[in-house]
Amino acid sequence: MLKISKKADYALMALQHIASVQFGDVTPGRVVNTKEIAEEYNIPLELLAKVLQALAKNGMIDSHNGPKGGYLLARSARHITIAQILESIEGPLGITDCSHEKEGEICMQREHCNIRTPLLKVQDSIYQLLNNMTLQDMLGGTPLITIQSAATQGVER
Amino acid sequence: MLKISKKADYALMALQHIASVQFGDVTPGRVVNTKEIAEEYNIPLELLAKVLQALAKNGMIDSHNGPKGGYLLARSARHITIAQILESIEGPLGITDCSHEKEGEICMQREHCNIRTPLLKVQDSIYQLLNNMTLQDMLGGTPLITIQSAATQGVER
DNA sequence: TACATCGGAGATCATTATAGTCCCCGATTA
DNA sequence: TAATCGGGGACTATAATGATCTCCGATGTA
Repeated sequence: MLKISKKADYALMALQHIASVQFGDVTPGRVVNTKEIAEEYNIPLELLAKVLQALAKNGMIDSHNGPKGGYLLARSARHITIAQILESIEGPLGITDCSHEKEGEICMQREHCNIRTPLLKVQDSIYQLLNNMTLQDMLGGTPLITIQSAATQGVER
Repeated sequence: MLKISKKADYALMALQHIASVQFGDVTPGRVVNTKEIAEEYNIPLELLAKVLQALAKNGMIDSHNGPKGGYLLARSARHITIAQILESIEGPLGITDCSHEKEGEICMQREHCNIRTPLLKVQDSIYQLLNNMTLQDMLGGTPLITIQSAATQGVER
């Protein structure tokens, strides 16, 4: 349950790769193209292309056309949160259907629904968790500590 | 993203209803049948039946056959966690495909996967969140406080 | 003991979401 | 000016979900 899509997985892998290249010691600032990532991680090229396009549209990365083109992080890895990445691919977080009801949509259970409020609180907590962990946290060697502090911060807000 | 299924929604509504009847002031201890819940919350009867059967199989509720039959909580509402309920319906929590890899299943990205470890930490945090909130917490009037403490506890473990 | 009422369970179907593919375009740069 | 890149639309296959139908066995009660 609560599984994220393959596309979201690919997005995280790709961003992690781009970040590690861009801020690594070997070739800092190098532009990374789709093919390189697809081959490195065994991701279908054209599917990854869609994912990266979505990330670019949502301002996570900047794209560069033409030969030697590719992608760069749009901002520092510490200012890109996991929540932002996932939402770029899968849309807004919503553990229930009624999280984002549009005009005209009516929940059949709404009249006597007894779980809406508590579920929205759970959703908030999960969001804080994801929004307080950044791409930077996925790069380093102490992910556990980082996540723990993130979770705590999320709750204390 | 991270949406739970309608079935899981129904399960939460049904258990909340059963708990409130069983421990309420009006008819404490009364057995609740499927039809009653389905009509109260506009849930398709036969789908709800499946959900309740699954909950019974997983030890969340006890079933009673025959006329005047129905369901009762198998234990107190404070010992039934949201995680247990959701897992009864949707299976184990796993935000990534590789969370529960069985023999013979191989992740194509495993060899160079750079996100597995941090994602499993995120998953743990979410699990703690869900496992520290109980059905009891969904009944009362202070769900926010309960969830917050749950999140904090989950992290501190 | 007959019967209406309940849950248990399997098969089936429609709809939607996901994963992946194919093709063509425009931008860029060597 | 040609090869290399991203942008984007259409498309297909497969799986998951939501829902329905049918039949069975258990059980309380008239």
